[in-house]
Amino acid sequence: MRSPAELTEAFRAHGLKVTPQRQLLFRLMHGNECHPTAESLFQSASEQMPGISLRTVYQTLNDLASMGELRSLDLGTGAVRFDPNIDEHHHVVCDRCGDIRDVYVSGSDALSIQGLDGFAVSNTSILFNGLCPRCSAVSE
Amino acid sequence: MRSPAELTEAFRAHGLKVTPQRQLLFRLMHGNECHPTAESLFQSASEQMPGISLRTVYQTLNDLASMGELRSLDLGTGAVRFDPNIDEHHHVVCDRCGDIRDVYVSGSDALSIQGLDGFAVSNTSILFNGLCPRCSAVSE
DNA sequence: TGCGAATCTGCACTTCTTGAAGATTGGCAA
DNA sequence: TTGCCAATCTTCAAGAAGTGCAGATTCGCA
Repeated sequence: MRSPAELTEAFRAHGLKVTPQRQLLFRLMHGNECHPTAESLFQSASEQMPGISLRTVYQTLNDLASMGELRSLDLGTGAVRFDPNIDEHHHVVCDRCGDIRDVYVSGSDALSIQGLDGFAVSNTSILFNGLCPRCSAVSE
Repeated sequence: MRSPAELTEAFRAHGLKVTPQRQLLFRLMHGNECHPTAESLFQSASEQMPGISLRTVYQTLNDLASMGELRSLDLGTGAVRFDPNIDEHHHVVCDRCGDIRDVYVSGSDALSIQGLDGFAVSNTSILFNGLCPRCSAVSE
């Protein structure tokens, strides 16, 4: 995702308005590595801007996602998560504490795949589930 | 997933009761390659057994899943899907018509993965998205 | 055949997300 | 700088998926 300043320009260039709510969300998402949900961003945003609406958070995040500035992820954790990292990457989820981290996978071209007959695949996502270092230490 | 007859035995052996509702669901799921949702199974089940409850469908499927007889899949299609195929496999989803097929991937041991530092991965799922042969033909 | 525990049904309720309507406001033109 | 209008924001209701609960029913063993 681009910087708040760049997004401001980009929004104006597209005829979209730059509101304080949007700017706040630009800032909250930029460089954010927590894979937040709309709800958790709403919490953070509310601290800095009491009265901001959850609806606005959803709306802005969806707008950013459809502009390709961030990715929305369904990692099976109940709520959609938003990721400003739009590089080709995947995710690992801790099944105990819910922690999520970015994972980079290479060599996937060498995979041998059966059953894709005729499907035109446009996207591949790999999801790892398990226990994070902290949780796997505790569970021993 | 085992056959209805085998499941009947297995349920009794575990002290679980074998009801007509459960037997119907055993039959509907056995060999089912459609990756149905609870709702769609409920539709099918209702035809053969009017009055069966959606709650029972959810319950039975969840029971089967926790017994390891089938897998429940979150493929990002809105509702959880149930798959009697418990072999190691993955899925491809048509983004237009929603069709889902099983995909077998080999060679994934050769993947080079970065960022998994310390995570104890217990499950890996690969999801392919794209267009099925029929839909990609139409869209041309 | 009878009993008790397991199961089924029906319904309310939670969570996540979106739709709609009216109030507000950003940003361009004058 | 002022004003206007479309874009945006807030609020509220509603939809979809799934689960908890309570009372009625029924399976399966004795």
